[in-house]
Amino acid sequence: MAYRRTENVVRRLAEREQTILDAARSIAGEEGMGAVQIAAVAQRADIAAGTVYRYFPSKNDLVADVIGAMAERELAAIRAAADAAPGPLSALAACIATFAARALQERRLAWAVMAEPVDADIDALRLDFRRALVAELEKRISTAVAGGHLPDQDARVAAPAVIGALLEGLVGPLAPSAGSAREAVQTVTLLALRALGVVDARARGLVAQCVLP
Amino acid sequence: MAYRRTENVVRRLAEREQTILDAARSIAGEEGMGAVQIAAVAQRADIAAGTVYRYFPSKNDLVADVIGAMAERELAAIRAAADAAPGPLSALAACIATFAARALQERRLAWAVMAEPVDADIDALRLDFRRALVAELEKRISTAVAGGHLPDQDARVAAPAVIGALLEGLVGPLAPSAGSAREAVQTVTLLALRALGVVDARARGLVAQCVLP
DNA sequence: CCCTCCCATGAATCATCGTTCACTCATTCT
DNA sequence: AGAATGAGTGAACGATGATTCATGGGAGGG
Repeated sequence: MAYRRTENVVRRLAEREQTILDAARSIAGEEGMGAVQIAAVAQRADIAAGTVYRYFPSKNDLVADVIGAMAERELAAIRAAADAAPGPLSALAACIATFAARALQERRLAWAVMAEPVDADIDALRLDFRRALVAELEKRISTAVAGGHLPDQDARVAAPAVIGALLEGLVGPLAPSAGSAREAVQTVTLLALRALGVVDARARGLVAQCVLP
Repeated sequence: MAYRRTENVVRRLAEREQTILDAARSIAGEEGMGAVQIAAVAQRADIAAGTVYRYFPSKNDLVADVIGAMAERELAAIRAAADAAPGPLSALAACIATFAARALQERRLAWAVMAEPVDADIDALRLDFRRALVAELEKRISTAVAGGHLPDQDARVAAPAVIGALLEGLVGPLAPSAGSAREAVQTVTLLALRALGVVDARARGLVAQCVLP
């Protein structure tokens, strides 16, 4: 009879897979995507390099899983925050502030996953993540425009521009690292809302109402 | 008597160095930074790989020169446009629109030089370029704020955020490629000015006044 | 015209990583 | 207990790409 996986073994395998994923993610968050190398991941996970390949067919698959998991988490958080808001403009503000706050919380990782050098295959996957983010934002912008809460504009340009502003203003290498996180998030959120055509005073009000972690 | 470089030889050497730089730049502009490899550059310049090393001590030095030259050109163009403007707000608008227009004109190259995967050593140089850009913008923003033309804000955050918005909205992989360049530039410039706190109507006026190439 | 210098060449070398595989060892089944 | 299975290992391999170097050839000096 064929060898059958014990309860115990199944759990151990799953744990190890998670350990490998965690190792990859923590390296990305500490030293950037470039440092996510099989040897390094294996070392951090306390296993041999070859073992990684018993869990992931290739390095790209491993990195893809890291990015995919993060994408899922972030998108869910953003959607939840937006859906809980009372109106289209509040939803937009919540969307932006949530993304900003969460990105800032894991600053290095956010940058690594969203904007750092990677192999072309991985880049495609990362693009999917960004595309999904942009699509989410675009939807909220279009809704607000349709409802007359924002001046008429091309959401196809505005959405990626806002994402760019948030990333560069908060987590990019040129963003100031000092200062309160809360304040930084409010600053860029305000900036983004104004960019979309919300007048200063109203934008400040929306930002103040946002529930920030 | 010792060998002495003839007029003619000196010129030929200078020309060849320029040819190599041009080859590197054109490859970066067509296929991205990753495609800038010694072999490829040499082939495009119609010389042997080893010859490149008679002109540049390393690949990084070559790439650094490409980036440095571009940085110098772009900064000069932006400064000129801003200095020619009548007031602080016009200068800001000119700054932004000029950067946007020039980046869009050489879209792929701009992305390659400002945001694409490179070796860590190069990344430092690229950061210098971005830092200079941000500093320029920051200066203009601060001036406008001091003059009461913009609401009080942290230019240290706003400046990189604006650069990010321009890059992502115009030349990033998610920016829509179709449509008139002029219109795209105006759209993101408007977005950026509003982000800084210029009210919609006034921002539209400023954008309309900008001299676009 | 001949002798030096350099410049140019491109095959060979070196370094870096992802990936493989022959082998060891723990676990499962009879 | 003994055989069978499959997880774990890590040195070796292969691909890619930067850098070097022994050698050939053309230009400057006498």
